[in-house]
Amino acid sequence: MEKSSREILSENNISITNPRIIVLEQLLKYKKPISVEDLQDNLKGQVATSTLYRVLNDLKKINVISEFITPENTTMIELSLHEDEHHHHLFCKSCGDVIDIELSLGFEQKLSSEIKSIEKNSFFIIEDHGLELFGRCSECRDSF
Amino acid sequence: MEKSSREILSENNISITNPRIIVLEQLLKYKKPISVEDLQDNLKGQVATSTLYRVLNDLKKINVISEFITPENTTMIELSLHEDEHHHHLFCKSCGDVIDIELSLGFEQKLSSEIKSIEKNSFFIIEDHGLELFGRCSECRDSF
DNA sequence: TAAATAATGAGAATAATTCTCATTATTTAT
DNA sequence: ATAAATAATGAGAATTATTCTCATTATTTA
Repeated sequence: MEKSSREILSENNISITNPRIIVLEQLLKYKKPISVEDLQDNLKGQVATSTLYRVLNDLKKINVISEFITPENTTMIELSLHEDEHHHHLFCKSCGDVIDIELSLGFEQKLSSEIKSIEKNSFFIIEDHGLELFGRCSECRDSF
Repeated sequence: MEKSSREILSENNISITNPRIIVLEQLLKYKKPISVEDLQDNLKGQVATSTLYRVLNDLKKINVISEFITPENTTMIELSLHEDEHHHHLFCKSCGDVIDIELSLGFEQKLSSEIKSIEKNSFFIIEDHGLELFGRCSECRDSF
């Protein structure tokens, strides 16, 4: 069962305000990564631009959303409610669509050991990773 | 032996100008990814800002450089002279340093087959990929 | 070497994001 | 339930990175 946006806010001890609820509801409804621009359009008249950015920063701070940037330099927002939801992104070069993907368990394990050997050679401590895939979605692959 | 910046420009049939040579020399000297900001600082007084951006776009068009964005949203530039130089990036979360890394041949092969299975499930055609690693460099790991 | 073409520099324009500050909403303590 | 204290909002100004404009200068072509 989905958490309500009010619950999400109160669990994180930040005050429950209209703009925060509206933004969260929109993200809960959308269910996939969305650009700030599209968010803004969808919420036009409901949340001021400065407030939208502030709310996004607030939600980032409490790890309720995460942000990433597409190859076309568009800032994307997505919910990250479930801590265990490790995933990656697949980008369509034509239409800019982004979808979440998961790697097989076996492959993630192989990746972990590859990373361990990179740690040794680079003298970095590696804490996180992300695989980005670039291609064309089913819509765009034909018209190409 | 390294190609000279003049050679690079003439091979690509674009005119040989001072700003283009200066930017290329700087990148050839620097040898690792550099932020546009640092480039700008290093070339202060030699290349106008608007020209710098134009030159970078020109060099991107002929595939002599490539561009990517760090988690902190900094635009980075790097030479990509050797077509075969497939590599990935390792970011330091503390100081923002970026280094190039290569994956073992065996692992790149495993990655390719993982990608094939993702292609099937997602109905995307996948043309390219990049692995991003995030951590702390040898300098920063201690002071943490 | 002259004419044609292309690139440059300076600063204006644009876009995305952050900041300021007076007003309004939310929370806390009674 | 209410008043006082705290925090968030909205509007627009400020900031930053990047692109655009256009008159001048350099490069290439013939």
